Formats: sequence, C-alpha cells, structure tokens
Amino acid sequence: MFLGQYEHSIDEKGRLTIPFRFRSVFENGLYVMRGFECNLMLMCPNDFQFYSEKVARMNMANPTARDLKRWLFSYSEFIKPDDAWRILIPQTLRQLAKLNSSVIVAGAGEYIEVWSPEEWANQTDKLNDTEVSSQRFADLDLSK
Amino acid sequence: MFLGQYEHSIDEKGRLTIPFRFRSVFENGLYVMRGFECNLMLMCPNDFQFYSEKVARMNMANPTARDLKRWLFSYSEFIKPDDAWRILIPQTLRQLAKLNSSVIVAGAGEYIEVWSPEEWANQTDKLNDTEVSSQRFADLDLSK
DNA sequence: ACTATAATGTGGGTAATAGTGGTAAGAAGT
DNA sequence: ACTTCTTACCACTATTACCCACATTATAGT
Repeated sequence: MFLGQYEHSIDEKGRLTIPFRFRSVFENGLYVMRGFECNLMLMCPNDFQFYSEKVARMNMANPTARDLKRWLFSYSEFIKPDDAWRILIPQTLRQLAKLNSSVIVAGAGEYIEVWSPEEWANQTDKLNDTEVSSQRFADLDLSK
Repeated sequence: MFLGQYEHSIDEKGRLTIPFRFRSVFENGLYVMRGFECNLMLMCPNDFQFYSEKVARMNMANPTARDLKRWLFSYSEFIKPDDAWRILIPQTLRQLAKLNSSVIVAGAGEYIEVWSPEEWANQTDKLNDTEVSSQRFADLDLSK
C-alpha cells in the first residue's frame, strides 16, 4: 500500500528517484502510465497486467475500444530502475504531465501518482475546499 | 504487449526503423495492414493469422463481410525487417496513411499503429477532450 | 550536544547501442 | 539489356544505460 507524498527532483536526463518507501514492490520493474488528470501513475507489474489484459482483448473493430487501447497503451511504458532506484520517464509522458525539474510523488494506495508541483497544488486546493469535498464523497461507499 | 510511442523517420526509400522495444516479437517477420482510421497497423504473424482466418471464414454472401475482406487482404503485406530492423512500407500503404518523412509509431497492446504526425495529433486531441474520454472510460470497469 | 556512521537522494562521465543516412549489390519488371 | 525497385552492408550521430562519486539527511553512540 503506497502512502505519503514526497517532493523529488527530475534531473536534466529525465531521471526520477523512486522514494525509498515505495521501492519494495518494484524489484522486477514497474509500469509508468498516463494518469486520468494531468499526472502520471506508477504501477507494479501484476496490477498493470490485470488492467491492460482487459483492454487488450477488446474488439478491434469497435472504434471506442481502439481509442481506449491508444489511450492506455501508447502512453504506458515498462521501466526498470537503475541501481540508484531512478527511472527514466519517457519524454512524451513528461510533456503530458508538464513535469520539469521538480515533482510530487504521492502514494495512492495501489499505485503511485507523479505530479508537477503546480498541478498538485491545483488538485490539493480542490480537495482542501472543505465545503465541496464533504459533499463530493457522499456517493462513495465507505461503509463496512 | 506493445507499449509507448515513438517518433521515427521514414527515409526517401520508404524505410521505417522498428523501435527497439517492439522488436522481440518480430524475428520471423511481421504483417503490415491497413488501420481502421487513417493509419497502418503492424502485427506479429500469429495474431495476423488468427484474425485473417476469422475474416476469411466470414460469409461471402454478406456485403459488409466482403468489404472487410477487401479491406484486410488487399491492403496487407508480409515483411521481413533488414539487419538494421527497418521495413520497407509499400507505396500504396504509405499514401493511404499519408506518411511522409516522419511518423508516430505507437503501441496499442496486441498490435502497433503507424500514423502521420498530423493524423496522430488529430486523434490525440480527440482523446484529450476530457468530456469524451470520461464517457469512454465509464464503460470500462477499472475496479478490482 | 557533538561526532561518527549509515542511508538516501542527486549529479555527471563514459561506453554501449539505437536510430539514421548513404552506397553498393541484387532482383524484378519492361 | 536497361531501368527501377528492393535488399544487404557500412558509417555516423544521438540517446541511453551503467558506473562512480558526492551531498544531504537520518540514526546512533559517546
């Protein structure tokens, strides 16, 4: 379970160090994928395969399925960290998430999110607006 | 599983280098076929044979099936990459997909897509339209 | 509280290799 | 036989992966 948030740097070569607390699950590499907002997601192989196989098998003749495949697969990549636990994030993904020299790496339970500080601030501003938030989650089942 | 996207060049002879990450499956050659949008698809022999047999078996008396057969078979070609992992894309297919000096090679799971940068931009613009996308993902159950 | 030691994050250099362009040899069609 | 198209080979450039070293923070012991 990925918890907490860290501010790390991306060097000129596009390398990002995986925070120490997040490493244990990634010995065999990890998947970077496009997030649903202006961000990236890091996922361990098992989980990514679970989701991607679902999409891969969809009917090629269906336009929506084709779009979905493009959305998921053309913006994902398998990465093996180097010996210092850094990953090289592909340029397209860096651009997509507007990542520069500094990023927020945030645990999100089953996966990790990577944000630019600016986009992360936008996001947290929204979350911290208590009036809105208290209502928003009402539909989600948090019962036992 | 084909992942990620790459911008590669097509030289004056129509040769396209297969991106490194996509090569492993293609030792025995690959099939180029017409895509469903303004693009091309690359597929490994096993998968192409699976789909082509399915189409070949379709009912000849059905006009749509006949169209699909023409679509698939008359615009497909078997290709063996040269020692630098380049393939020569047939002229008809190059024209069909409006490919010039530069192309986007994008993983789409089970197959690879080849686009002109312009058409690819159109496509991704559509996908980045959040309203459209969120609707599309609604159909996809991403819960565990 | 201060120092020593370990652990974590960052920066940079070098060798390997992926991508591209071009030339020459071979095949196919006219 | 000649032209055109295709394949095989060689050479250059840019990127990437690997390695080493340093900086900074955390931990522990005196």
